[in-house]
Amino acid sequence: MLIMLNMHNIHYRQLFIQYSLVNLSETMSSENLFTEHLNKETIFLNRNALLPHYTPEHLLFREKQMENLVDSLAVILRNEKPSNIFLYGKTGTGKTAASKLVVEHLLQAMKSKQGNFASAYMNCRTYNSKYKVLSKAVKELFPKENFLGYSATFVFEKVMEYVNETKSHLVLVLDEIDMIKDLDECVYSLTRANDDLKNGSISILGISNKLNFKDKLDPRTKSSLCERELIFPPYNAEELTEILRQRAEIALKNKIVEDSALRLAAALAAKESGDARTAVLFLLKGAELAEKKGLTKITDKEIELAKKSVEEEIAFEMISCLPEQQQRVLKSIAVLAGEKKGVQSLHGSSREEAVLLSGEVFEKYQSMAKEEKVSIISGRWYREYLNELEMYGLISTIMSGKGQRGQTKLIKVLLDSKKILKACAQTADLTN
DNA sequence: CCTCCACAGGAAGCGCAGGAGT
DNA sequence: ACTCCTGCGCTTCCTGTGGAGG
Repeated sequence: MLIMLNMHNIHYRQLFIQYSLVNLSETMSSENLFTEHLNKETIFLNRNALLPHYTPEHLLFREKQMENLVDSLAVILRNEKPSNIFLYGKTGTGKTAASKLVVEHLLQAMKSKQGNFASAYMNCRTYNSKYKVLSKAVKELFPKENFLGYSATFVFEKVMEYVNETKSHLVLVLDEIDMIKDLDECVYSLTRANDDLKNGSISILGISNKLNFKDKLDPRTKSSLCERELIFPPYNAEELTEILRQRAEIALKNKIVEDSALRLAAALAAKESGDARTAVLFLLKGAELAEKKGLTKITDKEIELAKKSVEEEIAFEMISCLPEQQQRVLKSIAVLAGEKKGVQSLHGSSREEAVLLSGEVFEKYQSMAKEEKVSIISGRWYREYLNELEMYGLISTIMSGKGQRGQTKLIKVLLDSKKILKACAQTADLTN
């Protein structure tokens, strides 16, 4: 609440009286809570440029894809209907940024040409049905009116009416299009709509990071949705370095980040996924760490630390989303690993996390569940959970080799067992 | 070599919740 | 309001695997 308010326009004293029951007069007379931040020297020029939703004015290493997109949409300038386009690529490869940028440029071009062009961007994680997509579109077209609660047919007619009467070309940018439940139906009616339109057109720019999702579609949907396909490959380390350099120039004060640190952030991200978002996140976290410590340089060390904290955040997020029983399994692994580590360090051996046997973990899980008086999942399902935990990168498993009994899995925790326990405890607090 | 042990993971099926169709 | 369908989380049952031990 406090953050939302414009600090320049509000008298601090008033604000505190309004939001606090505590007598703050003493605090106020000595120092405002934000004083430190007001006078603080910052290393950022424009922190926004390092946030996930920032779209740079020039997208590096996507010239070919941009050109293709422009070519496909340029027919609108000649008052023709563009093909539907399907963009595919893993997360953080520039699909969304490229489409937003091209649409933005097209909007400007159409303005200068006095033509009518409309677009609606939506993430289908939220707008996950035909009705929701149409509602969003109609909201973009008639920002002042409210069509809440109208039937799907009515909303659809309204979109058609707008396109027809204003002779507009409407491009629907559907990000994460694979999330739409009735996609076949949705694509079919939007494509078919063009047959009934005398003027203007409706076309779809679909974005997805799952290539195989196309196989599940009706062949007709597939062919109309993928009239044109563009692939966004992951970035390599050099490309990511350049991207980071570009962002750093906008976001950070001159020369504050060391070149080796940039290259490290790029290399770490490239190794994992080739995801620009991750790389930029490493840089952002690194910068924040440096600022907190009052450093004048962002070095490799900050990037290393940033990576670690990002990973921990992700792990924490992941642990908190696990189903209750799976969390219990993970917890019992962590507990057991902790116990074993204690024994190992007594004998002066390695500080690494201990290797556990699948069977003993299951026993531990059972006894812990019994103590807490909660139901116990079967051994089969327990194994299924183990496999998932491995997939999430929380544990690693290998089949036992020599020295162990036959077919069994050897389990190793990949995170510090104490951190796992902490995360489990915190999510348990949240649910209670 | 055979059998047992301790587990892996596939197949089938069950109960339930929630959505779609009528 | 009601069925019907489907997907999910899970259990039960079963076959396969490979070292240990007789």
